[in-house]
Amino acid sequence: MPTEILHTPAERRRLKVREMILSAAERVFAREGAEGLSIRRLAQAIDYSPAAIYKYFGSKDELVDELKESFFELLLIDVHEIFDSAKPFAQRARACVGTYVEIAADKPHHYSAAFTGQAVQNGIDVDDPEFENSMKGKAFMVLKSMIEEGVENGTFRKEIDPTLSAKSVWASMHGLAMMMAHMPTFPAFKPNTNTLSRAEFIEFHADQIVRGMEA
Amino acid sequence: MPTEILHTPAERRRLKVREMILSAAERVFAREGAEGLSIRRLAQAIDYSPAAIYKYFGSKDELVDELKESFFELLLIDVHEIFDSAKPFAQRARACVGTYVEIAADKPHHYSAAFTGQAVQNGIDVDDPEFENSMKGKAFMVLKSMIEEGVENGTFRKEIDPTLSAKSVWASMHGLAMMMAHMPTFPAFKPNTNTLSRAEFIEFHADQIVRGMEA
DNA sequence: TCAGAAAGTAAACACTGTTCACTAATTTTT
DNA sequence: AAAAATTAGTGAACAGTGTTTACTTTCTGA
Repeated sequence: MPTEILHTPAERRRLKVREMILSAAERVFAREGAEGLSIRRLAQAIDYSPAAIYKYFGSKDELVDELKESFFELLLIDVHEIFDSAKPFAQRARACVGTYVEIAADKPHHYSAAFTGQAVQNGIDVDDPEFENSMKGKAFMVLKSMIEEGVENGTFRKEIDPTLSAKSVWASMHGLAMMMAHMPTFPAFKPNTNTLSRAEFIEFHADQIVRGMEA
Repeated sequence: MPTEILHTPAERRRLKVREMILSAAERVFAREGAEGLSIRRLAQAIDYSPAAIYKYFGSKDELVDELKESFFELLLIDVHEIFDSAKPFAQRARACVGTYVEIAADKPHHYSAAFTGQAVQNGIDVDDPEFENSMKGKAFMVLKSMIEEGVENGTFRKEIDPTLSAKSVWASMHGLAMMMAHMPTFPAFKPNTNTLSRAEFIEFHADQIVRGMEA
């Protein structure tokens, strides 16, 4: 899907300003999350008036939604890459889970917002034909395909329902991702406690999840 | 630990007002979460001025923290009850996980806030001697004890480290709890889709988690 | 009774997202 | 090229937020 061609200079300029807003917002959001990102601060950073931003985005929520979506898109690309790699299945499955959690832990505000925001709470619009192709829809399909493969090649128990298991596995991944996003010391509870590193713990967790499906 | 006796009428009155504030806050918070709970609205509901609330709570965050703590306390009591019941181990383990998630799904705002709030993000105060006795500390100990029991009675693999596994299991429970808290249709993605009920899915998820540790 | 403490408040401060009337710049049409 | 129409951008305001300060009223212990 190539970027659409913009004929007129006006359209190009408009998009440039839009991108400027988004990238300034991205910087603040990554550090301080949605609460820290204020329209006035953002406007000041890009040397525009606060009202100007509303010519490009309907609301702050809409702006933030776009940040979340592009984050999730990148996350999905990385996971998909591992999924499509030539490594042995058991390794690939664990790596997918690990990568998902690592990316989430790396941008805690993005990840957390993607699952906590207004749009999520209000449920998904049934009439939106884009749903099946949404980022989360796609992420889910990757997971499901992986489990199907595991069931077919006999790694996973044959009675497993891939759709059902995919949701359960996702929930488990999501849990660790959220814990790491919100607790800077996890998997330790207090700072300066000798425990596994984050990477080691993610590996352990991934292993635990995959074991739950193995024959 | 019995409720402390309050000798003077002044102290009793003060506590009464405090409780009034808390219970009014609880009602709003349960429905609309921390965002929906405003000091002015709260003050109006209990027929006091906004400033009055600051004679009882240092800040809105402190007030909300108290709501979260008492919620988590109740959650812990329920889980502990099942843990101490006389049912067979395999059943008990699954029921603990199930109860945890169900209570979380029942009060989504409480649960979510308990793991998303400011206090969590800033890490836990190492110098706070209460940490080990905090609600989360206790919840963790219950989980750990259960896994220890499972390892000892041979239900779980003998090489399992209870401390480590408890964290992993907690993450998995947490993930489902968060998904249900934030997505009204989960485990379905769209409304009106034929899938397992919430209760059925929780059971399935719990089973998946426990399987990951079984011998 | 009366001093001191505690309870309660009105008004302000410094923020927030958002809208509206308005000007200035830039296309589009004649 | 000039006029009309559209778009970009803005200052000021609105309605809301958490919180503080100075002040008054009420209560209470000596």
